[in-house]
Amino acid sequence: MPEFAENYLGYLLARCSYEISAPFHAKLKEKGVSVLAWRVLSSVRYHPETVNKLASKVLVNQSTLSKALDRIERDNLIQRERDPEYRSRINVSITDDGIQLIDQLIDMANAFEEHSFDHMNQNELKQLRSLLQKLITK
Amino acid sequence: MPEFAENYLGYLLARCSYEISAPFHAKLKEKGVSVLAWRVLSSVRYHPETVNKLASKVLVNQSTLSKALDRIERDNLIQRERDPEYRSRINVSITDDGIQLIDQLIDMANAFEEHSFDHMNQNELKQLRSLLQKLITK
DNA sequence: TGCTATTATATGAATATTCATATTAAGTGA
DNA sequence: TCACTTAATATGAATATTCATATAATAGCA
Repeated sequence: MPEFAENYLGYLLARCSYEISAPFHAKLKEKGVSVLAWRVLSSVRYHPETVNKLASKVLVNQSTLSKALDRIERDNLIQRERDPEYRSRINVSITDDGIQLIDQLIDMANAFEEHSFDHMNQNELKQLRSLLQKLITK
Repeated sequence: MPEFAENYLGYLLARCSYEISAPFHAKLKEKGVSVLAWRVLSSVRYHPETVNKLASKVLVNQSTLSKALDRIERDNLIQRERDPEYRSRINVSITDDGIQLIDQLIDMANAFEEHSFDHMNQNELKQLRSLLQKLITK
């Protein structure tokens, strides 16, 4: 462990996030799906989102997202259209192909979640969740 | 919150990691220091590391790190030399300029850590740390 | 209504990351 | 010692991200 690992909660969080997601991300890569596409598709699975809201949800800046959306749209997984009521906004919505794909990925993700935390008991997981929630609700 | 946020601990971790580190990372950017340089320098502050070990510590793949090391070395913050005993390894060590910089950054990081968790009590933080530790030690 | 400021998204150029593979060194068995 | 395999790092080409700014729509106000 590097020195900052021992001292900084920020690093510990980064490491946990990285390690917990690594197996699933590897699986995504096998399928040729980027992490960003996964996050975007799961975000718009049940309702459209504007670009800016989406960017904050998927944890990238707007510019990065716009270009990722170009690719995801090119693959026919989402579509973009102007919000009819507020025409400077773009609504990102999922296509039929997108639904097909994301539903598979969600099953995969559930399977991973099911076994990623086998070494933790239910109470610990509940605690962890609630501490993490508290961490970001200031 | 997108759907996967509510359901997946993986996303919750990613979000926490992102949000907790955001203010410090913004400060690093102001100073013209990349997150990767920050992690590398703090990792080698007190002892050299080989490239591969460093890669796993700083959470990037080896190829990404090698190129980042080129830049950090160009800025005279680290130096690379072959391990004399095992000559296919490269030891990355910090320079005087690197020490100068990282010691400032560590002070900054400590200042951030000090106030990033004001809304959590000591017991909660201790619990969180230990749960996170457990999460990655399987 | 016209001007200016603000909000939302897109885009060009610069920079960083990734993938596959090259290079260099070490270990192993004939 | 010679070939072969494995380990450690570097590198070229393709891809993705970032920064600054452009474009487009809306809001506010004279």
